[in-house]
Amino acid sequence: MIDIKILRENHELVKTNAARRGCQVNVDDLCALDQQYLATVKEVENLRAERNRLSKECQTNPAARETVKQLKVTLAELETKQDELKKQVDEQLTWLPNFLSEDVPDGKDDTDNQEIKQVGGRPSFAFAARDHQALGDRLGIIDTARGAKVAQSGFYYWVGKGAQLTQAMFFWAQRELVKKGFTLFMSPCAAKAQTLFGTGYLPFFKDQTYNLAGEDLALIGTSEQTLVGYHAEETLDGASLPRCYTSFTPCFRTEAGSYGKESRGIFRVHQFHKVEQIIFCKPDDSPRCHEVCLANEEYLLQQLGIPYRVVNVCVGDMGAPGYKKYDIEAWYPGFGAYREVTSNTNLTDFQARRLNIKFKDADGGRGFVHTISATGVTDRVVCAILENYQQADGSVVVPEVLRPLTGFDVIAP
RNA sequence: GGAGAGGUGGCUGAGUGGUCUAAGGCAGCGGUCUUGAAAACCGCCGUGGGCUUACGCCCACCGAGGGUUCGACUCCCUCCCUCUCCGCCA
Repeated sequence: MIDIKILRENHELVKTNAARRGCQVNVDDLCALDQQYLATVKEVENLRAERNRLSKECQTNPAARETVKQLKVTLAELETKQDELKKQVDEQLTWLPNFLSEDVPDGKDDTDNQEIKQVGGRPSFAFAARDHQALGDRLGIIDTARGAKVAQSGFYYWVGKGAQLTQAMFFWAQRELVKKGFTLFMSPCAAKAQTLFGTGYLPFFKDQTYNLAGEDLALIGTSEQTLVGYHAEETLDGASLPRCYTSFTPCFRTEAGSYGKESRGIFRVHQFHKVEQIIFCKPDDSPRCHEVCLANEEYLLQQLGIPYRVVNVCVGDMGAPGYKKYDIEAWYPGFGAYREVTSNTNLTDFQARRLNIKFKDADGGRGFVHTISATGVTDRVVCAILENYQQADGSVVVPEVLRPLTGFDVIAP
């Protein structure tokens, strides 16, 4: 949610931004509607003031009661009108995208993202590299067939040493983030509509949500929803910022409409797992915190020995709540391509406004916090490990940092 | 799932249908006193919105939403949440 005051004071700015982000809301109409709303608010409040004044008078002058009764009829009509206008304004306001950082590149989709850097040497194999699906099949550590049998296509099992490797990586990543000052959470894996709305997943990604029948609950698409929602309706002590939170949860997405895209292997699935980074910070600190999260993502991949590149995500590839976003794409020798493994978004005050998360300083300074939402690692990183650490016979070497946790150095057929 | 109790400001805790944004206490902030500190005393001490050059004025908010009333923290209804006891249970 953007600040409606900006709409009132500088609606050209809002209009230009909405157009650039392909937003359908008619900003001019919205402004006119808002002006109408404000005018009604004034009328209503004046009438209320009159009503309150007369009500007090009733104690000494019972005749005023009749006047108030009549006044209340008019007031009720206006209040209905005000509510109706407010609803209409809010409905459109919720669809307005966040503002953009100046350095966000133009573009339609991920092919227009701007490469910032490449890090790590790509492995060269004296044999034809397999992709993670082929490796997983051969090693018996990824079972998509039984995932489909038990749940549905798009669900899968990590099996045996694959599961051990995966859990080792997730545990290790959480531990590294805790070392870097993050507080570890175990979070609910369901959240109510208000929480999804507040984090910007509703209404923008309604199609992606698994709703629980008969409940105001949905399976989380990411623990960003529950970690950011954690502080909804709260005012945080400014001195306690930035607050860095992490958690490990499954993430559920319907992936409606994305069949066929990146469908080989377990790249695009209905349930994956993620170690998340969330930061709540003061407004002027969010660009720095955004970089901190990127540095953490890079650190994790470097420690794991995965080559990657960082891209500055273009307008068309960024969700409406985002102000600036970095993706990291890992190198997948089996696919012969860089593919997205992490994403890191500065949401500025977009979520904080919707969830009403503020900060207050000792000197009285106050405002909405900024939030950063970034990946730590996901199952896709394990896929990258499989592809980058494969050997001629289809076995996979375990990255050194994970060996103390797996208890083995290699996964062999 | 069954039975009961309760939701008031940062915390605690009062509140007869009107003078209640709401006593008192604690914490916090400022001051007096003091070499300094403590204590004591004095004052300040909610959020959001609208209007105003400004002093300031107005509106809303006592879990949420309705209702009764000229007027609701107070009465009525619905819902949510918390706590206690019982049952079941990873």
